[in-house]
Amino acid sequence: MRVADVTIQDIAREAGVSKATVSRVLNNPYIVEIETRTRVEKIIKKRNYTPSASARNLSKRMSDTIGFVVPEIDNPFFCDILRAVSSAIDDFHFTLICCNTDDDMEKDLKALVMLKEHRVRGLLYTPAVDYRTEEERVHLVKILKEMETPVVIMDRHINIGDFDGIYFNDYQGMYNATKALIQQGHTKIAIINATLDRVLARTRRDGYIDALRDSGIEPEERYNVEGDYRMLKAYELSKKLLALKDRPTAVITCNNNTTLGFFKALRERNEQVPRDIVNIGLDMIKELDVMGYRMNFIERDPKLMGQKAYELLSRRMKDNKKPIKEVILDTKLHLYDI
Amino acid sequence: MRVADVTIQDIAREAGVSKATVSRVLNNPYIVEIETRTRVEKIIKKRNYTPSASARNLSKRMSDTIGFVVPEIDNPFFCDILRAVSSAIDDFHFTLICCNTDDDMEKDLKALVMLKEHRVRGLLYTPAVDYRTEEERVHLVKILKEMETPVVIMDRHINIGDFDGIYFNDYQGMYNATKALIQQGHTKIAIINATLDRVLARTRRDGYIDALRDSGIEPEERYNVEGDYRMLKAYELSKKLLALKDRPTAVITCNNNTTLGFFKALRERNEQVPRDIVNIGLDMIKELDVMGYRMNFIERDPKLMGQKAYELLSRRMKDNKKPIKEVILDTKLHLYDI
DNA sequence: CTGAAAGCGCTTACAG
DNA sequence: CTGAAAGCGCTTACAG
Repeated sequence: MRVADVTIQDIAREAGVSKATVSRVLNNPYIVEIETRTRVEKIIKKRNYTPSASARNLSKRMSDTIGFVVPEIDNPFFCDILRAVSSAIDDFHFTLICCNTDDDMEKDLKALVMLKEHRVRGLLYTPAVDYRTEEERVHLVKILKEMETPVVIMDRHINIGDFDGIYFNDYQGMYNATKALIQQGHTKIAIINATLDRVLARTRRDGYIDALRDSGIEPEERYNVEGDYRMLKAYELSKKLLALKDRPTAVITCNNNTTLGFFKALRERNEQVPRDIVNIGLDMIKELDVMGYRMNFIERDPKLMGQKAYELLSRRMKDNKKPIKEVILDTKLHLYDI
Repeated sequence: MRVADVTIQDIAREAGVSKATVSRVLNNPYIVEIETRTRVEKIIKKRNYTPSASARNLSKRMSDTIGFVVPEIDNPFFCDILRAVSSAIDDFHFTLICCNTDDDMEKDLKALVMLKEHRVRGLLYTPAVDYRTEEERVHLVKILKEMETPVVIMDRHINIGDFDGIYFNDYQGMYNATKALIQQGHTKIAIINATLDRVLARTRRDGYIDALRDSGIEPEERYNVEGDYRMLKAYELSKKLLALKDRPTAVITCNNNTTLGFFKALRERNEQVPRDIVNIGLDMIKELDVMGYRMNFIERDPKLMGQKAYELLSRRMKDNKKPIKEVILDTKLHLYDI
């Protein structure tokens, strides 16, 4: 394939030293005599020698790659996480392998196997699905354990135990948002969520329901709708919700795309927030904020999540004995008009 | 490091065959006798053996990775490209190494060196900067050539020749947009661009200026402003532009973030498009579209770019002798109210 | 159809 | 401070 990769052997020969010495110049220059070292370095530069990562990794029994697995790489939420992780790995000290799983279990597992083949040094992982059956969970944990590498679970707490993780406090966010609406006199509050096979959907619903009950309001089934966190589905659900006879006066939307779907449905009816109905969305939508669209939202900071995720991973890479650590990031409620 | 990776040797021993046979079962199962094959396969499964990518790559003198280098991974434009590339690589057939360079030459070069170490099988590359000096260009081309791997340049045509590439027809897009404004009677048309050390800024300016001149309008210096394609800078430039005594009646904004910066400045003045001033932006802004904000824009389809980029790469991986191919994707003008 | 052996390009004890 | 040698975990002609 490659015509003429220059190898460590070539450099050694040309410099009149052994491969071991060239290797030392590369990895541990100060143990090599200055004169030898500079001679070798000059030849490395001249021949434009670039060591082979495969050979190095194989020989060191240690890879230089980190796996990054997310379900939706083109969602600004995950983009921002990716960006923060990229920045945290300064100078390409590690190599980032990026996998998109489309919320698909099969792709998720394939990605993990691929990363296992690469013997990744660490894994930043947002599970594509919840792995709810016992069999699925056992299988997943087995794969993760067998990777024998630090793992940090991001955003979706699927309760497989024994792994570091970083999450937002979605429960509290939803609880506070719902409470705030109630305090403003709303009693008919809807939630556009996702189906409850997703842990985040369950958590968010719990926060919502608990807040209602704590205020003596019994949650109503028809105000509790479940999509898939994508815009199209949220849009369709919103249309139905808005067409109810006894419709809600406030709607909580459970992620950025859901909020957009809701707004789209609203617009088609020539209605507006907060004039015709009140909304609190989960996640800021930067573009709308810039436009002066003062939406109410529960803020989660994905860049912070990316940064902290990498910190957790580093910590674990340094010391595998430390106790499991789960970081819960607070959300913040931004209210303009409810 | 790793406690007990099971290797091909372990499988071979347990199956009572040679490593070569296990290797064949893995790579070329049908040349192995059915009985042997199934026995080996069973043990592979039982021991959960996962071959080492480093060892495989080293031995095959061929990597299974593809490099992806972009300047701004958290810009929806590049996110969409990444997503499309991910999808095009079906089933993780290749492993995607992802690098963000922040429009920084140093990071760009470091990324390339890192990818060279990994002996990537192909490279999808949007240069961080233009590499304008002869010295820089020679250096860059040297690095790219020495990677000895198919390269597809994306989006930024920096004229280093000899590489496949995929670009949008930004010139035509700008030309058409400017012409459309002129046809509506606008003569004072501004452009918020980036500094001309960027090829895309030059291309876009050319389209704009040529359209003006073709209509007998002499471009005015003060209507031609240059930022960095980020929102903050665009916002500041927009404020100045809008405050001019003899200000333009139409403004072309040269990427998504620039458009947002312009809108922000406009909003602060309590002005609106198209009532107070007309705008045509480059790139759709999905969130605004959903909100029914009928902005005028020059559409570029980043998903298409990602998909085609990967097609070009595949083509080149299959046959290194084919002539250089540059694909220019058309843009499409969407006008609602100018 | 299968195995023994060489080789991929490195690193790292070990010995000097 | 340096080199010879073994080894990392695979693949692949070669021979049978």
